[in-house]
Amino acid sequence: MKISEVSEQCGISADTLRYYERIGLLPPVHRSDSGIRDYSDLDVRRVEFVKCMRSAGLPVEVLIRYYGLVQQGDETMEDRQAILVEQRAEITARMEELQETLDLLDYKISFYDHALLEREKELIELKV
Amino acid sequence: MKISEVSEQCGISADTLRYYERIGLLPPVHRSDSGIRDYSDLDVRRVEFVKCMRSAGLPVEVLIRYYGLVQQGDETMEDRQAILVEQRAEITARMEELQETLDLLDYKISFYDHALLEREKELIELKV
DNA sequence: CCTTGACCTGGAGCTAACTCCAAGTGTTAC
DNA sequence: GTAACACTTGGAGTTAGCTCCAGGTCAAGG
Repeated sequence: MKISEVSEQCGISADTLRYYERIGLLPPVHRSDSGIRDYSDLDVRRVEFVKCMRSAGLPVEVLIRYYGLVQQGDETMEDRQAILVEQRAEITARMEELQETLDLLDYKISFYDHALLEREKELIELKV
Repeated sequence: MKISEVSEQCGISADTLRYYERIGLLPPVHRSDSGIRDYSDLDVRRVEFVKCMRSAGLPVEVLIRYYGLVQQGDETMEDRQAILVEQRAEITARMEELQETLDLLDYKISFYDHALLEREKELIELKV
């Protein structure tokens, strides 16, 4: 699978895919004789996982660390799980933060609903 | 209220408070004769609102636009509400994204639970 | 009076994560 | 064969949002 296809399928720019490889977030992808990248299914699945994690804001650096451990074999499973558990906690904390902001926004929005209604009433009275 | 007190109370660095004022996210704060900032209660409430919105990732630029409208008076209430409604939507979208990642993480974590259990079993069998 | 410490300013520097570019090579369609 | 296009590289540039710094002023305590 060529880089443009992976890019298309995963919704990640080719530049970003190459960038990920450069910094070690993706492994060195297999190349054709002329040096063109040929992504395996496994590569693509990894890209998709990375995409999901990045969409939630997991730092690139954490993902690199995670895949570093994967590479080291089964003895690192506990460490890997610990990373995921920690990141899970980050996400739930983040969601709580978002929920607080959501609540405040809802409060403000309803305030505007009310104020706008009052304004309308006034306008109607002026007409009558 | 001095900048250090506001900083302490709101959990925002003095540098950031000055930065917010510079870019117009906070209004020019009243100063003492010698030029030292003296935040009013209203200022502090605004800082707290900004802090909450920023914690959910609302762009500074949007907040500046919002307060620009506030300044223009009551005729801008609908526009202001529209901004809040739009940002609310951004937040719920963001939460859904986080939820998806959370689900995937939970799946992965449970996979590790399983794999680690298997490993333990093997180790016990080796001993017996 | 002198020192200490909080405050001020404008501007530079930093971080993460891309994103873009120029210049070169290879491939494909006609 | 040649035009158009995809791919390559290393490196520079971009963005948001701070964060830090040097150099200066000012107020209060001893």
